[in-house]
Amino acid sequence: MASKDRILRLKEETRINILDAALLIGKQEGWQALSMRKIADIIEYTAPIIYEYFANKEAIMMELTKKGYCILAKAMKAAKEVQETPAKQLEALWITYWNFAFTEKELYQLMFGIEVNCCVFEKSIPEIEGPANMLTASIKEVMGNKNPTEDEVCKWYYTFWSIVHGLISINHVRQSVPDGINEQVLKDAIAGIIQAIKE
Amino acid sequence: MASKDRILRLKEETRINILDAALLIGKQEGWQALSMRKIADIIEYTAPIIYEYFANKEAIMMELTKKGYCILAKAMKAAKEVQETPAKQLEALWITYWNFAFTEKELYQLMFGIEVNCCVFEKSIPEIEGPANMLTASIKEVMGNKNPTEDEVCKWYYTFWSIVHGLISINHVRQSVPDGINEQVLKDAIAGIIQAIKE
DNA sequence: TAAATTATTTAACAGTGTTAAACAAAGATA
DNA sequence: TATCTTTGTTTAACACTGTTAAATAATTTA
Repeated sequence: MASKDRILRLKEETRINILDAALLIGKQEGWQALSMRKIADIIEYTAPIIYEYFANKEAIMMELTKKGYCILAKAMKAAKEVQETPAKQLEALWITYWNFAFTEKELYQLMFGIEVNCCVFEKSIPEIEGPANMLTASIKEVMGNKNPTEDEVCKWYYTFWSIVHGLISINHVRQSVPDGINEQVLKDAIAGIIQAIKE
Repeated sequence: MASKDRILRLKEETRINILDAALLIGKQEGWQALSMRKIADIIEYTAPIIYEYFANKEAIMMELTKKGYCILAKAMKAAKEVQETPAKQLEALWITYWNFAFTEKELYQLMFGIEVNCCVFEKSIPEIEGPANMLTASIKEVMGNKNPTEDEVCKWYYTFWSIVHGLISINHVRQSVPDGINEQVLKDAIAGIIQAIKE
């Protein structure tokens, strides 16, 4: 009875160990260096064991992608809560998004296919929608009394997303962005777009 | 004497064949599917021959990256020339950049590391600077009489680049951007930034 | 203790980038 | 023309990769 539980707990543990090992390799050597045998080495098993827990390598990366979306969503939620006005909240959300992209660089790369073949989102994993929903909701709030159409909100969402994600990508693939430019572009752009939204 | 030339011409031809084959595979199966043996198959040689022309697989991709920058620079130059005002020119440059990202999707992915491990730019290949220089020059022209600092021009360059590249990346890794949104975001953003630059 | 089940590993397949050695074809020299 | 040298090309190999089937070890059940 209880031993069943113990075994289940152990299985869950190795599942987590696999994910941790994969993330460790991604961080230390980059995603292109991730291999099933390297994961096996770290968790002190042989490679085929991993297939008891994940269908294939892709599934492991997919799971980490999901994890990334959860961490990001949590951080964004926390950041929004400490802000008073809708405009401040929207700004805080994007700043949090930005920070996540650098503190969790490897997860971000996995999530958005920077230098990595990011998983095909066949059935579009639900975790994606967390951050996206928070952002569109916050944009709607800022537009408040203006009764915006779905299309308008969508437009501003992609405008925000494009510039923030774009600047992040550029930083990730080249480290040559001049000092101070990042902050200037980011702050000015966010402020500028919020300004444009309001009027 | 003349046979030397003929042989040199043949060598140059296979060099081009290798690059063409690589690009073909990239287009048909994606860059992750590119392999030396597949290239060899297409050019009807065996794999080791390729190493007579390129140091390694990375070097082939690097060469295609350079090619991409040249094509882009040429297209941008042509687009600029047919426009009258500096503002129209700047807009045309970014529209051309945008179009290139879709007509030459695979080259663009190679150049900017979308879903691909793009080559490390150790000594920062000179071809990169073509498009970048044209864009900053055009921004300066638009700012014309305002005598902008280097930092200001740089800021606007990255603002433009971020949003255009960001929107492109999002489109490349997800095909889920709603209909019409792309055009709206792109046109409005470019117009908005040019407006902000001028005032 | 013996049988059945589960956990784990070994071996293998087909593929990868890359290199060294073997071989074949062409050119130069005598 | 016959030999030697150079060049072009292929074969074989190494150390990897993801993944699967078969063999083995460990554990649980009867």
